[in-house]
Amino acid sequence: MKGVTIYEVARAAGVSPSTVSNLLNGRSGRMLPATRERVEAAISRLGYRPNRAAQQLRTGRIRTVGLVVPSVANPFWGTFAWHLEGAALAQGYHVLLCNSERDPDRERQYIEELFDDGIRGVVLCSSLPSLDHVLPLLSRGLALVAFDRTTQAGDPPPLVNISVDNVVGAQLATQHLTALGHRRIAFVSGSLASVNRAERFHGFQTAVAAAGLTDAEVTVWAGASGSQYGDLDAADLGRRAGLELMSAPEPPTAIFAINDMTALGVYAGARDAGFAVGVEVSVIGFDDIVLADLAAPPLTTVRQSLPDMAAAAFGELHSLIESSTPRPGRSLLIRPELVVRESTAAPR
Amino acid sequence: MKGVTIYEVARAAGVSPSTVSNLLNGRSGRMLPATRERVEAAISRLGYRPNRAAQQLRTGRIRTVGLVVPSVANPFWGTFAWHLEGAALAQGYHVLLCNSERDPDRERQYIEELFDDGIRGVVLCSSLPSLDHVLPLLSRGLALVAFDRTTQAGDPPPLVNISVDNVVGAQLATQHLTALGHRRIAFVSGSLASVNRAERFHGFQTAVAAAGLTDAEVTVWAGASGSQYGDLDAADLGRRAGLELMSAPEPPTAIFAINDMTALGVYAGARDAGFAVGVEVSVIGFDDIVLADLAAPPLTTVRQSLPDMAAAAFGELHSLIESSTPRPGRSLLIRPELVVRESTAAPR
DNA sequence: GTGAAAGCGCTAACAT
DNA sequence: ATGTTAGCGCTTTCAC
Repeated sequence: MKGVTIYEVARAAGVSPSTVSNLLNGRSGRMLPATRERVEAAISRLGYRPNRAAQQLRTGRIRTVGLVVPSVANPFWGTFAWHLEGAALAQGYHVLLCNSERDPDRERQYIEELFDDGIRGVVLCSSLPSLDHVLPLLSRGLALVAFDRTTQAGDPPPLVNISVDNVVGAQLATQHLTALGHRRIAFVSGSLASVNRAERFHGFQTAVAAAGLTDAEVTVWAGASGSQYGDLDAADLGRRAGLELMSAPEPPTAIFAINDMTALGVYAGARDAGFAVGVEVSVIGFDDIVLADLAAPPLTTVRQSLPDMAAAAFGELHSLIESSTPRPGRSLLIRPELVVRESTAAPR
Repeated sequence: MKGVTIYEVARAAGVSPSTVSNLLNGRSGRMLPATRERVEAAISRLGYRPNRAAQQLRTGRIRTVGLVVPSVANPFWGTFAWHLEGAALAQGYHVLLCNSERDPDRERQYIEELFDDGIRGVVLCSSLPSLDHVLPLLSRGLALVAFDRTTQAGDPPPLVNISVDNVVGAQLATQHLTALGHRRIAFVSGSLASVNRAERFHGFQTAVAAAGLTDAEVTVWAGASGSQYGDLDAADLGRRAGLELMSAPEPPTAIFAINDMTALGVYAGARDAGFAVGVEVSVIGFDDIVLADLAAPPLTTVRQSLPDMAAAAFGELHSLIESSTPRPGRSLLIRPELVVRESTAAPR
């Protein structure tokens, strides 16, 4: 029930604890090969494994990082978490998972608790405009990589932001629609209060203006005002939007959904209203989750490369943790890619 | 950069460290109200937060549990992880996330590392028939709840297993199909080597036999033998199965897929072969993931109540950790529920 | 009611 | 080349 300590190993090998510790910490050059072998033999014979709590208490280091996502129940975040965990594992790091439900209080509380746990590196997936709620921890030595969010003017200087280029992505999507000949276009989203959603909306607006569409031709469906939609409700919300939009006297011929889950909901809503997606109404999403290709019809969308982004996120965090010298903040914008499938076509 | 210690609080409050510790550990009854107030004031004034590593080293306790899932990128496991994290949080526990990719070596290695971290409670989502690879840790005091897997004869005695009742679920699904009048039925799965898949197959077989179907009427598509399918490939696999099955001279009129992701893949494969799902071929899944209801047509499936199962998993683990007295092992089988949607209909 | 002190397991000066 | 030792921050007996 109790673990083997370094002292027992030392005694079994006939050396001092420091020699064992030296070996364990890559300083085996300091001892005779024979000594080294004796210690190694003792370690494996006794099945010794270092106590991480003791190591952490002593050195202050811990090979665990925190990951705060809105909800892993959302396949997008699940996939991101999966890639991030893989990247962390490759460097011998573990990942502590936290679901914020996009609640700033919960975000802050979680990060504080991670800090209490001794964790000094966190990937925060938050699209909240302000990061003030985690500022105190930053000055206490927390390395933070913000994901899915571009740098804001009010951000603390040392912050690293990683995000897809939302503006370009939304423009790509919108241009695809206008190039197909669509003029009655709807934009569907929950609250636009998050940074990336605002950016996607901005990209949509510039592209729509560039195509010369009038305000009367463009509809913005941005959720029941005041209500709070979680990530899980994205599909429900899309469904409601799809139904409402397509039930109007002059329904849009194309719908740009803020993300794929919402787009899949729009599918259902449009069907509820009696419209065939990809034929009578075009739908485009954002993210390219696994299910986009499986949907009927396969969803045209804007792909974020999650493997690349997760690798970048952990890489930045890792170098932030390892190098003690403070670096200036930086913003990494990954270019998205339009993936044309069968949910978009020219209007009839 | 450095944290406030209990000594600084003690000095600021004019008391000894033990008094501060007593207060922190719910023994405030031992001191005068005035003392207590002074200490509390000092704590909040200094912003003191206990060092968890030191607490853990001293007490051996840690409020973190491990979660090993095949892959959080799979929405089913993502949703489970989400519910489990919520249940853990409600008791003040954190969750360390590990993706095993269904690799026994990786499972074992992860659990050993969790043990090194001081973690003494793990929810292991593994359908591997044998748990021998984690047996040594069990005798060293690890509390283990195995999820998605029923008790096997060779299991170590103290083990707690939680699973949906796969046999009943598969029978429910199959009976639904035969009651509709289907006789040419296919069963689609990757390798049948996991416990729960074997059970679902068993349920399918008994139901099929009870309905009086002949071997000639039943097709079993169980993946390319020898090949290893990960969770992410479930949809791809279903797609291949759907295409192959529906391209045969006498295609089945109904397909039972081992899980919803596979069923969604079957949708795509059947469409590739030119068949309309829900009309020309019925498809039924297992799990009831969020997307089941969103698919076109909405997927008829067997629902596992993930909220209930996650709550049960953490509850069992929690009581296993808290109570030092060993309990006998137990197996908890949660009854699934048939959810009839539009992907199944009478054969034409 | 409060405090002194030992020690959890480990690391890294600093001796030798 | 190897050993001695002083803590890291906390909890908890045991004294007072």
